[in-house]
Amino acid sequence: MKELLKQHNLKITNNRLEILDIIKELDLDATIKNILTKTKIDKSTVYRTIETLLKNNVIETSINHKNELYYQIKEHKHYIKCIKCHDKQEIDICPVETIEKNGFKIISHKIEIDGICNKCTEK
Amino acid sequence: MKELLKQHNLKITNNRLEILDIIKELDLDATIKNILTKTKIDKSTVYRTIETLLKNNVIETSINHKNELYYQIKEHKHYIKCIKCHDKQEIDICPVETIEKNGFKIISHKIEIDGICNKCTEK
DNA sequence: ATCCCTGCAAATTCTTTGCAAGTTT
DNA sequence: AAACTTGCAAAGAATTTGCAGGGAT
Repeated sequence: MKELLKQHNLKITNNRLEILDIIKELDLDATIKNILTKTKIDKSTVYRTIETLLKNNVIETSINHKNELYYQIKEHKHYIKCIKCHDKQEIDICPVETIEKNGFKIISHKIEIDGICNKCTEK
Repeated sequence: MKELLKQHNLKITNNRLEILDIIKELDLDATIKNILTKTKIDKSTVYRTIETLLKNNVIETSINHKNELYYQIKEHKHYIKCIKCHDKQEIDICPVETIEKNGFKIISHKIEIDGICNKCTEK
């Protein structure tokens, strides 16, 4: 996590490290509400930290199956997510290169797939 | 729009029709803030209507380039969006069928690509 | 006629802000 | 030492709720 902050020229503080850890741990449930519950850091600091991390592209926003906005550490990976067990599996292909057309410059992209994994189907 | 409500077994009311029209018209800018600005319908009604439309899968949430949550009418299409002129072009391919693995049952999926279109690049 | 929808006003919850003190580089 | 970060308290916004009346089927 320290590396992550260094890479983005951000000062390393305990609060930032803690918030990043919480986001990683909460995973699909890393909504602002849940993050605030998980820590004793002052809420104004939490809000300001998240804004800083967003602006510096350390984290990004996403939407979970309950239509809630949540945060995740930014990385170029795509997942399929099980809405029952909340398990996440990485997808090893990225179809985006195929999609470019008419000189459109791609700046960011995200693929979100929700469903039910085979374990939950069996139950 | 009436059809859309009927299909989901929702009562047809002027408020619902108006809110759906606004969401369609605002497109990428259909945040709750902007929707509230565009109408004289009471805000509590707007919130309750959106919740109903979400629960009944008439609309869904998405995130725009400013990390704001917005609503859109649900349909199976994918777009590339220009972050400068806000133009939206439909992508005619859907790579999702390719991605299934391990008996994972896909329930919903969304592909989001942001970038700069050729018109804005030329300027 | 029934059940759901709506506006209003008030309560509650969430988010932002200014400032002084504390940290990081 | 300079520039940024933090907690606190208070202000400001956004969202939810109860209720009585109105509307859709």
